[in-house]
Amino acid sequence: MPATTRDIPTGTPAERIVEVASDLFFNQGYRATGINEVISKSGVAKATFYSHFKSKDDLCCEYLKQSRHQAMSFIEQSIANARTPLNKFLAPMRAMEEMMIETEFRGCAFMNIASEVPDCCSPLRKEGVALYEFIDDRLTELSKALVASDPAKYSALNPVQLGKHYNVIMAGALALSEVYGAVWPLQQGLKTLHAVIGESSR
Amino acid sequence: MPATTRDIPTGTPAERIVEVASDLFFNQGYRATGINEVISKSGVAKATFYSHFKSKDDLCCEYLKQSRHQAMSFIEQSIANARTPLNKFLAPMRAMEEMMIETEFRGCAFMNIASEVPDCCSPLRKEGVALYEFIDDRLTELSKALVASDPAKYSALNPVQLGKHYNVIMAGALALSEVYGAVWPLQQGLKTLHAVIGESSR
DNA sequence: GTCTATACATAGATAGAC
DNA sequence: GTCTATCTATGTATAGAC
Repeated sequence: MPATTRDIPTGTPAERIVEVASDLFFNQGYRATGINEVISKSGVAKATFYSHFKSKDDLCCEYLKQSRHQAMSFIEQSIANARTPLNKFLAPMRAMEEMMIETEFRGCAFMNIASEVPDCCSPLRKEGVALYEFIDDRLTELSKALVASDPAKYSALNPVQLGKHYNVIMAGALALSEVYGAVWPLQQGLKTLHAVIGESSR
Repeated sequence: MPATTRDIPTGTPAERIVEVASDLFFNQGYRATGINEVISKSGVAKATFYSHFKSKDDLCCEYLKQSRHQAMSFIEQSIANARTPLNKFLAPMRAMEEMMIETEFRGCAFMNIASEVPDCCSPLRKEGVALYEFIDDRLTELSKALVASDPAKYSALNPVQLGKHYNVIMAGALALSEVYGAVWPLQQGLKTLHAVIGESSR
């Protein structure tokens, strides 16, 4: 029986390092993870690591950059998989629910980094801001499409405001889900979202 | 000119330790703060510290316990200072806005700890759950009082659901405020709250 | 690229003299 | 309670031989 691809370190040393670091930084926390652990689990030599990354912070930046792009793709995919304007609107929130279960309620990588790195000016904080600006834009687009799909029904809604409401609600659901270590805040957030657009369960 | 009380270490050694640790754990982060720094800034000897607390985690539990009680008092005070049911309802959210500015956007101590301590079973995580359960209860009471104050106006609202919407919205505003290092998410959260209760700026 | 060795600082925690 | 000294582990990062 041949070894599966999972047993063989994939890609270049740099890719393996980022892959391992992403897992550890996200699941254990950034400061709780020593660079030695990243190095040994990547199967690279210490000098090799420092030839690719000039510091632990540098590696963390790469981790966050890749995580942001994955998060954006994840959101886009969830929207693409939905059909009606209402379902597309609800898609990101619904997708978060599944993701939180898979990631065992570790919440948002960028909120977590903000907790560990108080300095707002740190490069480690910039990816988080960039992601949430993307989310804000995308949710606003979804809100506009939703309102436009049935102007009479949603006449009371301001699409731009709705997008911002959505952003706050999703962030709150994620944060509470992490605090409680439970999925119900995501389901609650979905109800809150319904309430804002004037659907049932208000 | 006599020394102010601020220049003199106040209270017992144990009180000073917790006071210093609370500042450092909250503002720098828990893992980023070494126990040696806590000890030296408390003006106590190392052996004295370990005679009062059996470990750093033990000290952190005390910090979180006291922070929870302070948070609960802070919320109660904000409510007590407001007069009408609507203003009492909005009071906690408004108070958070001021607090975030004062704490320089370090967000919620319990969300931050959840980021740093992934293990949901850790004693360090219990105070956060306890606080948010208190908040959930309190916001539900405020919601009931609001609806009862004008049943006709708020006939569409389910008070219990409204309390839970509120919790999600406030958590989201806090979390985003920390990520952005800005106050506007709290103001946005207030708008979202207004939208949910059917007031203007929806 | 690999390996080992090593610097140097700091972590959390303890022991013993006073 | 105080003080200093120390233990052991781990942290990040670098150097040099292969």
